[in-house]
Amino acid sequence: MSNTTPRRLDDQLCFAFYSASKKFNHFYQDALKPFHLTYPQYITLLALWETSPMTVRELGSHLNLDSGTLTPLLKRLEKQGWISRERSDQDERQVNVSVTEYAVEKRDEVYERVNDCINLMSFNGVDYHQLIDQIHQVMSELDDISDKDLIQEA
Amino acid sequence: MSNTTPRRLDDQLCFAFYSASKKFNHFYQDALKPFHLTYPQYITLLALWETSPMTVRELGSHLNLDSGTLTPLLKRLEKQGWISRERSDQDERQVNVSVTEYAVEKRDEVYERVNDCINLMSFNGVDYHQLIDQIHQVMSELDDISDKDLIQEA
DNA sequence: AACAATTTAGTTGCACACGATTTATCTAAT
DNA sequence: ATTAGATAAATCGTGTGCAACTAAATTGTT
Repeated sequence: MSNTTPRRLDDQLCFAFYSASKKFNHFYQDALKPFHLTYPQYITLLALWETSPMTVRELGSHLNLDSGTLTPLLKRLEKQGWISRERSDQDERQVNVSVTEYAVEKRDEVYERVNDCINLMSFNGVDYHQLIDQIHQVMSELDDISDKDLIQEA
Repeated sequence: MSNTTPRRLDDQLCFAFYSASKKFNHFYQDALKPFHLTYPQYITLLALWETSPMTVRELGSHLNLDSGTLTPLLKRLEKQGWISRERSDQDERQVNVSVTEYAVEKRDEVYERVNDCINLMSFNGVDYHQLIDQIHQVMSELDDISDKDLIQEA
């Protein structure tokens, strides 16, 4: 017997992630306004502040973004002076992305601003680590599903 | 003393929501492929299957989307035969959005497909209701923050 | 009645996000 | 050495998402 009742709860979970992601995005947009950075630009810089240089491919595997998204985003970051891009000498297919001196100098200022804003939250009644773990668990199950047959049939 | 260490965990929480939302989006994209529906189009139909007609404004307040996003989305749904749009007689500013006969007929089929795909997940070790509650709690705190001064200063 | 303020959709512009394709480069097998 | 296959980034097309603005209609106040 097939169940044609809408799985509200599951839809709610997806919708909760969808809504929370948008809210966080908006929150970071405000927090980062002094630096004219969007959230995707910010996490790109976060990754590069940890490891620089990285190829577009490496960056993309950290952030789960492909070159179709990253290339224009990186061009904007470059134009604003945060990063530089140059073809690798060893392998001319690759482009090495590095943080600039300017980005290195601004790093702590950006960190502080984000910290100040996030510290406005109390996470009342939220077990932070457990929440992250459960999100990771859900993501891991979503990854497993994408290999299955049902989801493959167009 | 200001803390200039990056709040990795906080970044991880936002990044977790960001990544999970994208993964769910991809999951629904696959599940809904037979109907040529995107996830935002799907939740729009979900809302309308519950209550139809609704004005663009009402729909937007349910989905947290403004007319800049909804108008083109609704035009696509209309072109594909899922919904119809017509100006209200009582108030010509408003546009009433309704599901079509086609959408009503297809509803159970869509529900079943989504259910079948979601049932592939086990939610192992995930306390579903607690997870939802905690996400709502985080969202509620984000809403509170947006009223505060710090976040306002451009 | 007249008109200022408000409300509703629509429009525009910009920035993702991603599938699909293209171009250039590199690698491997002969 | 040559060339088929693989790989990296860029490009293109479509669909959100949202801020800012516009146009039209309604409401409230006098």
